[in-house]
Amino acid sequence: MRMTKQRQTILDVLKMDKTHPDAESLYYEVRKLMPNISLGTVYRNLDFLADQGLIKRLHVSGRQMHFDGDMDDHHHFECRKCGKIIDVPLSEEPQTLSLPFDHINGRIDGFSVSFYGVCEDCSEN
Amino acid sequence: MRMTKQRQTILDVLKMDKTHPDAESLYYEVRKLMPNISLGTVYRNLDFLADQGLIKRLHVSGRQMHFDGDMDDHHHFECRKCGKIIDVPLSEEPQTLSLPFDHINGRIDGFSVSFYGVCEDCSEN
DNA sequence: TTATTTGCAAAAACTTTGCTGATAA
DNA sequence: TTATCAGCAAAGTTTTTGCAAATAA
Repeated sequence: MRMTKQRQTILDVLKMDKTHPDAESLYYEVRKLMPNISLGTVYRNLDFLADQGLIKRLHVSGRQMHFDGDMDDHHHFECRKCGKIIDVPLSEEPQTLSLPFDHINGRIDGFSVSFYGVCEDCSEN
Repeated sequence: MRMTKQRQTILDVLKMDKTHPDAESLYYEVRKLMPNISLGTVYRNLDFLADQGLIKRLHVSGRQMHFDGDMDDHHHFECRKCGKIIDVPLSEEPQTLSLPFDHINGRIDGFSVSFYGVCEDCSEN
């Protein structure tokens, strides 16, 4: 794996960004540091970094794929009005979600929980 | 709300389909019953039916939006290899997922759990 | 040195939309 | 009767890709 300046910058910016951006939003952020980077490079590197397990793909409501640089185990809350994605840290208490795992014949290697609702900002309006 | 033949057929076919199809796959299924239906009509009706709460949108790994006609509360398992989506019924036991809900200032009106792994078919190969 | 990556632009993939004729209620 | 919907095709949006030049190791 070759760490180009572009790849490193994309990774750094995503890790500092807590908004779970899509490729285009991240592209605009990265361009502030590296004005000549192309959108294609951002797409290619997000794909590469996700395949390497350095970032996560997020499947949310809109058409676009979103990304998360925070690799700590956590979940998400998505606002139905503005689409904002907010981190939901795991509780200190043990996680106990009772589900009939045995009915899936295959191995489960991960899971994610998404909460939906209306965020504080949108509730006020 | 006007129940056209197209809308009814799309709804019926989706409710019988357990594969959680995207718009195009559903289009091919519906065309078997209604050869002149257009893809645009399928897109418009899936959108309409989801907005009416008669079907659910599913946000999964691929580029396309997927749909689920099963409105009973349940979760999903997604195969990392073939992308297949399998239903995970809720357990009979009480669901207890301990999370610090109070840190979200807004109202939560739903949540979904997605499991990831490799399905039985893909494990064998 | 050389396999990999980049920027650019074109293409592909997916979804939405404008318009006109059809139709459910 | 008439507001809503369908079919068609064109346009819009998001993502991928081919290629020649650049570059990390």
